[in-house]
Amino acid sequence: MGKQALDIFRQSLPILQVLSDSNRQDILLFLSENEKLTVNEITERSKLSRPAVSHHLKLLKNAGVINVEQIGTQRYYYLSMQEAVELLKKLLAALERDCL
Amino acid sequence: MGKQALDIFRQSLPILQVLSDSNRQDILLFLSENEKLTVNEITERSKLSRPAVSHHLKLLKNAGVINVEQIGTQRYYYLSMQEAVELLKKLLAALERDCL
DNA sequence: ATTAAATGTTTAAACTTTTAAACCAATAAT
DNA sequence: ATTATTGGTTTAAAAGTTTAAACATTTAAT
Repeated sequence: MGKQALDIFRQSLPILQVLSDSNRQDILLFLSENEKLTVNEITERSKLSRPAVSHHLKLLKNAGVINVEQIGTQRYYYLSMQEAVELLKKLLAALERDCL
Repeated sequence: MGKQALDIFRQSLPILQVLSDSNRQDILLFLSENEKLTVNEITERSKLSRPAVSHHLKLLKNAGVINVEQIGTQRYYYLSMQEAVELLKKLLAALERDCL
């Protein structure tokens, strides 16, 4: 592993962090099955309270794996995982190169 | 994302968790550069105390990304990331299929 | 303007993780 | 056998995370 690989590791940190929680994994699952969902729609499907869901959505948004679109009073959340997938691809390539 | 993808997500949890910490990333870096290292050798390179390093090594070992070989009083830690890389590959494939 | 609906924010409590200090166990060398 | 070296374990404190309750904000409809 070189400095280059370490950089990729560090860049991936926020995504790895955000993915390593089953509640957040569930939310991503819901969004992958539904295109766009509001906080309340996600809460219905989840075991968490609305504020907890809202909190996890914030984390997911900060990590760049979801995005929001406001329509009236409702906020529709949807996946935006292009960057995350790119990063994970790079990470995987680095791991295969240096760690096997 | 289907149930199948969720399973992969869940299986990856321990690896994602263990990778989403910069101290542990550092340890993996040291091991990728050095083949085999003792706790003390890792501690020299790290900013952590020896018990802290020992603790993180235990987590890494439980997640299956490293292994130990004892030679006399010394324990040599080394990478064993084949499984982790396989899992991450599957995860990535699921993400590309269902989340883009 | 008031009210209702949807959602975000703040705060406090519970829980988990991380760390270091002190201690213990095993091996090897004298 | 005694001692030194290596490394694991336990414990307690500190820091961080997660959750829910109460409160605040924003938009839409009457």
